[in-house]
Amino acid sequence: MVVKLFIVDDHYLVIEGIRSLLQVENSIQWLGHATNAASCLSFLKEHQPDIILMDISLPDKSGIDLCKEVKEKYPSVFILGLSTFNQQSFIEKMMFNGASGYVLKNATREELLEAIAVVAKGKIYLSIEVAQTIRNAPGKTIILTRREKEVLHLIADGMTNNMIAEKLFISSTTVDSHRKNLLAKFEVKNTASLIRNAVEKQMI
Amino acid sequence: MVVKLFIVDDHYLVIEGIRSLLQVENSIQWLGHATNAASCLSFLKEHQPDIILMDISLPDKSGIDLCKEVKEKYPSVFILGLSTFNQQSFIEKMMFNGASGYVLKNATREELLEAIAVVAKGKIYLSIEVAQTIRNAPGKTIILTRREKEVLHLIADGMTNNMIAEKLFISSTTVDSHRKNLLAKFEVKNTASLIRNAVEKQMI
DNA sequence: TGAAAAATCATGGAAAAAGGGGAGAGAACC
DNA sequence: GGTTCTCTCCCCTTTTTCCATGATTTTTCA
Repeated sequence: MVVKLFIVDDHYLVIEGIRSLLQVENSIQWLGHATNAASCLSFLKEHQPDIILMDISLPDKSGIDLCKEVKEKYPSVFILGLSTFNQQSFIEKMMFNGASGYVLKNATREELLEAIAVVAKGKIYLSIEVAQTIRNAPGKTIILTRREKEVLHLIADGMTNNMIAEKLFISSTTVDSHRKNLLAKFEVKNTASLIRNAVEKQMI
Repeated sequence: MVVKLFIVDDHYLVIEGIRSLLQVENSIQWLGHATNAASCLSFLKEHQPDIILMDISLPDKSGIDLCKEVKEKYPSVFILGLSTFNQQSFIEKMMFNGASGYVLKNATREELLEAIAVVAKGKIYLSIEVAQTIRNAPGKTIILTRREKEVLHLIADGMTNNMIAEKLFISSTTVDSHRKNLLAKFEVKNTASLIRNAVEKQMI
């Protein structure tokens, strides 16, 4: 069985690297590449890859969103996340949006081939490092409400409760409530920790 | 003239990509690669590349530090920074440490070849995007003192002035002074902005 | 060795955030 | 139709941060 492969990555060098690695594999058919989400979607209108290697950071939209969109439109395509970042939040979101696996860009040729083989069968592949990351990070995906996200962003922009209240046309005591909820959800005691956590979890 | 090239990058796919791209170039001789700083340094004890392509993020030490070390020991080697991140702080530090250029990993084959050619002549190469980034970011590299760095880290860890004072065996008013200096240096008005900026500038 | 930078400490007051508790209206979910 | 979630608002107290201003002692390094 030949696996039809497509790749979306805005890093030309990575595309070239993968292509060069896979060229000699008879079991893999290289369909082509895209360097952004838009051209990936337009490619899919006319072609049907078995597997898409998908980078997280794309210029027009995130690989996480693209993953969701592609899986909705073409549920039979398997998506293998590809990223420099071994970060719990990314991995979780990607898998949540229907990816079949996640491989780091420092993977070896063997790892990549194994990942493709596993995913092509419809199974899930996570490299050892990735699996460890998920295990170590006690799956705490912090879920914020719409208002909490807004307030969090404004706090990160350096605004005080009063300023935020004016901006959102609500009372400053309400802002304070949201702020307290944010501290509670992040399990921290002050703004410094809140912002630090939020930035590291890519929520800002 | 043939350029002897060596590459340090922990991303195997990128190494493979560059190798595949440069293979056909007669003017470039591929000396090999390293996936960490240590093996790069040991390679340099026995070989003399003309140009080193150097990633910023390496497992054992940062490319920024490695760049400095290599230029101190082997001043005649030209270093071309290579990174996913088009970030002012990285670029500045890399150039400050003696790099001859900085290329992003989404560079095309042509850009990469041009960069190598320019740098091989001893000139400086910055890709258009990189040059713009530096221009847009008004070259503000924030320089902190030893104590300020310490205090910044402890603030980011969620500690209050009193806690920091105890930890560092100094008065809490002193901590407050450092804190004020931090706010001034970062040109912000509160802790939220301070932490946000510091994290984004990779200072935490 | 002398100037500049850094680290230390202080006072007093204003502003903001944190901690604790309570409560009502409306939407959303079983 | 009741429960839970979200958003809204309020009270009070304590703690922490921010602002202004100033000063002394070390360190650094040219």
